[in-house]
Amino acid sequence: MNAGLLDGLNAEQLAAVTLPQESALILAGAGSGKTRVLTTRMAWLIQTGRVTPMGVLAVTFTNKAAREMLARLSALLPINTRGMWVGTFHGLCHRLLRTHAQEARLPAQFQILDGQDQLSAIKRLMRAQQVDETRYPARQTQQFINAQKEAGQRPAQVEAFDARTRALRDLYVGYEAQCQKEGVVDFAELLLRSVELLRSNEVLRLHYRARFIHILVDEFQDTNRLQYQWLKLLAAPEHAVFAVGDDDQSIYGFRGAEVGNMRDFEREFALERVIRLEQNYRSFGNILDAANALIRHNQGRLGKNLWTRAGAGQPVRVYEAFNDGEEARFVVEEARALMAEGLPLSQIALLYRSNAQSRVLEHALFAAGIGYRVYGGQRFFERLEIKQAMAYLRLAAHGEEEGAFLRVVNFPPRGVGTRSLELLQSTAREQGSSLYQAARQSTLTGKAGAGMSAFLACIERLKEAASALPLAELVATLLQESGLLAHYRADREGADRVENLEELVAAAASFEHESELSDLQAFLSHASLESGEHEAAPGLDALQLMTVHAAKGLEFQAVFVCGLEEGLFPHENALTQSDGLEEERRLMYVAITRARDRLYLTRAQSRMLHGQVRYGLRSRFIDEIPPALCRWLSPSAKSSMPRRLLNQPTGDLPQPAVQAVSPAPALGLPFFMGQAVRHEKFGYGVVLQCEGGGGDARVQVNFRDVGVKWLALGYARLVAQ
DNA sequence: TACATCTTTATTTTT
DNA sequence: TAAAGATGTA
Repeated sequence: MNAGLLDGLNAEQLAAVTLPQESALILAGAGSGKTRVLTTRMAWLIQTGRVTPMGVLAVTFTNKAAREMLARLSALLPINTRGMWVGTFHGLCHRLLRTHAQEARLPAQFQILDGQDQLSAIKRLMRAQQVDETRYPARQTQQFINAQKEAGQRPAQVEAFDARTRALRDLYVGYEAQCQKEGVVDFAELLLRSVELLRSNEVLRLHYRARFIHILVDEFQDTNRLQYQWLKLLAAPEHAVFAVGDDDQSIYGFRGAEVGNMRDFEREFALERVIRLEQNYRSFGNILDAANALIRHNQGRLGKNLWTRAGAGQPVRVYEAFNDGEEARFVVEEARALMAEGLPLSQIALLYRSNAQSRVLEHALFAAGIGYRVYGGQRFFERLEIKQAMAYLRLAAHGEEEGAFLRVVNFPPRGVGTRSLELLQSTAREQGSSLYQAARQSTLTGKAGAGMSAFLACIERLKEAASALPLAELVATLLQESGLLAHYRADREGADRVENLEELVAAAASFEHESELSDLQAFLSHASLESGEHEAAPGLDALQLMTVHAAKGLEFQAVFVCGLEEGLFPHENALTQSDGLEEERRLMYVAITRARDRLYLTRAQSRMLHGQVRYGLRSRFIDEIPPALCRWLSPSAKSSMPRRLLNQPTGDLPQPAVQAVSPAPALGLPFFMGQAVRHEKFGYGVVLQCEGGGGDARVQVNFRDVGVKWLALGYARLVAQ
């Protein structure tokens, strides 16, 4: 009976899926069938009667991963997955807090602030408290508060030894009070509140502990401290936590992810086994060997080596372009060749470290008439017009939320100016009431202006509509009543926004409500927790452009990793951060392991960065890949060849697209900008600038190991490479 | 209040 | 370079 379920699993996968009831860590390498193991494990537990669907808790980081897990589970088993606790950390915490709002000291209709909402709430607070925003930028305050929450700390626990930290802590205090007053909760608060609720409320804790016999965690390496605490609270000692992760793919340290949770988990849950999934079903051998060799340069790994039955496949192609434009041209030509071989465009990915790099690539693709799609950027529920519409909805549902009120009280413009708002805010503060209440009072006493009265009347009508109409009709009504639709229709450049607003009605119509909540409340939460897809329009065959971060979890037949230069990838900012370089290397590891058949690594000797030409050294990551796995396609530029490869035959190279042109030496100096040089003490570097001539000529050199230095040519023994 | 001009700054980002 | 934020002008 199990044969179908367990069919085709390899020995390690099988061992993981059928583990006895004990906590375990599954070290799942890239492309090792991680999701399959996770879903099959869940199905197997249920099918063999070890747990009921309601006794399972499965947690992921993204809505997409949660949806995929549910979809695959329903495909494996004929069960109703509705009501199962499968979701993101935030989604599940939200569910917990809705169910126990009172115990968590939250109003029943609490609203969720996304990152944008949180930032504007903090700006509003700082203005009210007259904090100098040049000394304390709102962004930093936001980061501070989130970091504290993610460390599980309330203001009282924050140690402040200096004035700055004290000021930030005070803002944290004020921010908490403001949120509590308005009945809003930010992302980090969803988690922290849940942790505090479970910690302080023993009845609840025991209830959930009795229920969740099996807890499964996806992408465990990305958990932060708070998420790990949450797991520990929900996991009864006798129950099993099945954590799947890959320390080598931990690339979110910068936002609080703690790879250390893996080691802690191993220790604190007294794990008997760590299962390694090392057989890779995605890439050919050369690509895996490149990834393995690269990641071996990191210290303190849990250790893992990917292998495949697929054979070596193609060599890794390396190309050093003269500049960024030429790098893009190379990518375009190769992409064309791959297309000619019959590869669909959607199977080719262009990966880069930072978004700014997409511009040159896009330009070249556009000029070549190749369809492409750039990932990232603004998402549906983050768009201004959608935010505005949602603000009306939030006011209809809730009313006390100042952020929503301020966002649309004068939008579309109805003559509510700064003065009347300031007046309103001070009365509200005096009375300790919300802006909405204060505004209502001002209409009763006849003090409100026409615009304000119209606004309030609109909200009143929406409140009525909210209880009388189905969701989609409510949204349609709101668009009319508020004047949003009319406003954007009148705008010559508002066509896109009108389209989006209409799509919001469609989204509301297709939104399927969750059991106990009203449609409206559920829709509001949905909009905050799932800000909309970043995915391609299906059926559109386009080349895929994205950052390496965005590519995590995806795979493509051909992958180009562009901009492999010191300073860019690894990024210069990362070098000063602890664990920064290793995280960059993991990022490179993720990039490499996205490729199935073909991997290209490209780099430009110079590129335009911040409006200036920059000469970068070849990324150390290229050098960390064994030359035997690579084929160099670069034009003859000698200085750009790897030193150890200079005498190696290059095989049947295609003709280079563009010949590299050496810039003429300037001012009769023996060195020119962009030239690779070597210094006895400082090592390898690239010439950035030349100055003077004759006896007191100086050159500025960017050394790989010691950074930028000025050298007087009269003294320094600099050798051209 | 809206628009123009200037200054500043420049990773990665889900929920 | 180019976008966002800040400041100044009609």
